[in-house]
Amino acid sequence: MKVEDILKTKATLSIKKKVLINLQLASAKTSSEMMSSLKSFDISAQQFNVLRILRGQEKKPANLNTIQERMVNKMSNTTRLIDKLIDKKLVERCICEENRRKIEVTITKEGLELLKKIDPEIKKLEENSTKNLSEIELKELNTLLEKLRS
Amino acid sequence: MKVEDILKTKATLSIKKKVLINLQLASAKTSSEMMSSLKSFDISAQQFNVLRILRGQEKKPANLNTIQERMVNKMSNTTRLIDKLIDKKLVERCICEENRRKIEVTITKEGLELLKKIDPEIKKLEENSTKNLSEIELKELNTLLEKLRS
DNA sequence: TCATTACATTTGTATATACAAATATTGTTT
DNA sequence: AAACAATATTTGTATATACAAATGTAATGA
Repeated sequence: MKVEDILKTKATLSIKKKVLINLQLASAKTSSEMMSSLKSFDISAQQFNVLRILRGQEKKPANLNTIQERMVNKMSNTTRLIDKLIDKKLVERCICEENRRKIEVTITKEGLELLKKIDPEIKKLEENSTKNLSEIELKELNTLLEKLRS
Repeated sequence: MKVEDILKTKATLSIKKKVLINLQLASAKTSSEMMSSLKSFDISAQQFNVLRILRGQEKKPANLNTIQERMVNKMSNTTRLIDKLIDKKLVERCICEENRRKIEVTITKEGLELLKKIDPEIKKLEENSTKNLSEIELKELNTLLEKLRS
């Protein structure tokens, strides 16, 4: 469906405007698919994102700053996000002894187990979200998106 | 900057995953540019979106359902969004006499004047957000994004 | 050492969003 | 007409997000 039909506008939109709107629409679609898929695991997309970052650390703890930097959708309040994950016993927090300003966050065994359960679902989701595009188209799209945000 | 460098991951990501992440990154970048530009007009992106929809109606009122359908980022609570715009005297609300369940929303003179002030800023923003892509690349990107969400 | 600055996180506040339940109005069926 | 379903909006609740101010800790210079 074309942007004009969604917005029900008679005006012809510039290609720049169309790209920016389509970007929002595509992003909203894929992220809401992600959200509804994660919902059955009782976890938000942001929380899932943090867990994956921590898994990538391989036992090494990460402090809040690092987590925030690496998040795809930088949210402005990592403290409260981590609080939620602690409530769910998916991560642990302790004060860094070398620099008591810093907080060290590590993923728990339960956190790793949850990720293991989620992984195949996410894989399915990724396949499904991109099913209309060929390998070549995906590469082309990736290049253009990188160019757009550079 | 490549996705891998942002996420600081050693693992090689599949092209599907990369596309989906880049989509989020690009969308977050452009929408946050939009937000910060609108901020000086004391209006949110969603509120701006509603005002544009109402302008497109050309005096004809729109009801809440219609507005919600046409919004780029469907938000789940149009009532409260309209409330904010009423507080700012940018739109007016009245009950539809033919069907008293419906609410008719129209943009005020102040609303139209604000849009007129914002328009050139948005134009500049659109130019800037897409400056790294040629006309051909924009068309290609638009096609791929439409395909992705179809 | 004391003041200043920088750094890292937390807290407060306002708004945004998702979702479910409640309310009000209209249309339909018996 | 009364009961019921359908439609349109509102309200409540929980969480998410943006941003500024506050707090606590460490490093630096006078």
